[in-house]
Amino acid sequence: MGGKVTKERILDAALESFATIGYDGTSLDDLASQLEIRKQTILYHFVTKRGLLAAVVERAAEELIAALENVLASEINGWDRVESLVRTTFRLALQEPQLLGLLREVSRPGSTASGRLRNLLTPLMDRAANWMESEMNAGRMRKTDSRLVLLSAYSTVVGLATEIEVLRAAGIEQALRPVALRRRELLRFLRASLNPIF
Amino acid sequence: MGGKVTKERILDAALESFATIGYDGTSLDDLASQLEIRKQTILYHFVTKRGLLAAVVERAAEELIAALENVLASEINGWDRVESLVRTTFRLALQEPQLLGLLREVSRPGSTASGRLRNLLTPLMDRAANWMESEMNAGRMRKTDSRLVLLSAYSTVVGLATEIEVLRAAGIEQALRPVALRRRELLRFLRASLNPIF
DNA sequence: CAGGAAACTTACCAATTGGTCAGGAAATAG
DNA sequence: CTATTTCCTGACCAATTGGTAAGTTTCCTG
Repeated sequence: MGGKVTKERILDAALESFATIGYDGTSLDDLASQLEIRKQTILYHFVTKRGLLAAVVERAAEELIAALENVLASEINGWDRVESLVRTTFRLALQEPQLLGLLREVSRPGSTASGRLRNLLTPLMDRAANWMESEMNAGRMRKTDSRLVLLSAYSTVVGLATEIEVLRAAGIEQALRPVALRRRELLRFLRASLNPIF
Repeated sequence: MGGKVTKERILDAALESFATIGYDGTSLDDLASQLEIRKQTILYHFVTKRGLLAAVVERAAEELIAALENVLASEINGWDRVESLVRTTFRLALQEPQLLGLLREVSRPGSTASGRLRNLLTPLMDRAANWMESEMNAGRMRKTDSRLVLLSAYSTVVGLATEIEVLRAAGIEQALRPVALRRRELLRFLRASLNPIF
């Protein structure tokens, strides 16, 4: 059970915990005993609690970026590319709802890692905005405030976390349909904002 | 500075704090010193920290319910009533974003007061669902799962909290336009779900 | 196999946490 | 004016918090 395994297990448990009961609600002692490990092991790997959060955020962002990168590397272009990105994001969100929970926890202004998150997402946003604007200039997209559209899309995705939890709290296990609905809404919104024809 | 004033001041500060840095992130000592009061005063009025949260939630729910009650008491009916309710909710949300922040904080499954919130909102939801179903039976609304539609609307509103914060974090002060956009989307969604003609 | 680094733990700590208890002002009732 | 209730505070506390220092064990490498 040696080597990198422990570090990864800690990250998994921390992600889960941060996403559900929050950063402040998570105690290192609880986390450790839950993993049948001593708290010092956690601190050995991540130095501080903030360090742990940073690492969790980093890994989550990497996963998200890797998934998106897949699409960005493909030959898909124009509106299909937007749609493909949205679908990929939603698929990931459903597969790993903790990612959303973490995102929500961390995009809170008072959050310990909100700055870190911004550093990770800003380049992604910049890239997306640049691409959109070049599409606009080429006449393949309607001219609008690309940042605003992106932020709207972003907050829709983060809002998913809330939605899934609300549905679950209301006893609706199968959150698939509402989520699919929301995706359709987002796509419609994007189409309306971006499609030069429609 | 005696009497009920202190209690109200505590509730105000607590709402603000819970909504921004969360329940766990709020310490009674900090809250007290911020109000230039001793922590014991808080505990005198609300007995425990949970009690304080419960009181904050209760007051916020009362405010929301009062605003909605205004519409419900009016003569407006059918689709107009739905639209009026949505507009009232959004207006309140913009006037007092802390209410949204609290809602979001508290609808988290691990939250200390999620049960309390459910107790407060369930009757409201039941009433709305009953009304919708009677409208459906009368043929004035299309037949769908009323609960699902309501929950979807609910999570849209809660998601507003995230959206406003994200926009603010991105340096977009004037969140009015995106919020209006979201309201339009919600109304369109509701119309599509409920209107028997469309 | 020796030795050092990496991984993990035991022991300990200062600070903060929510909360108790008893007492002092201040308003209110008799 | 006295008695009592309401409101607020100072002193104190056990438990938990994140974190430090100093080992011990495990593992890899020369």
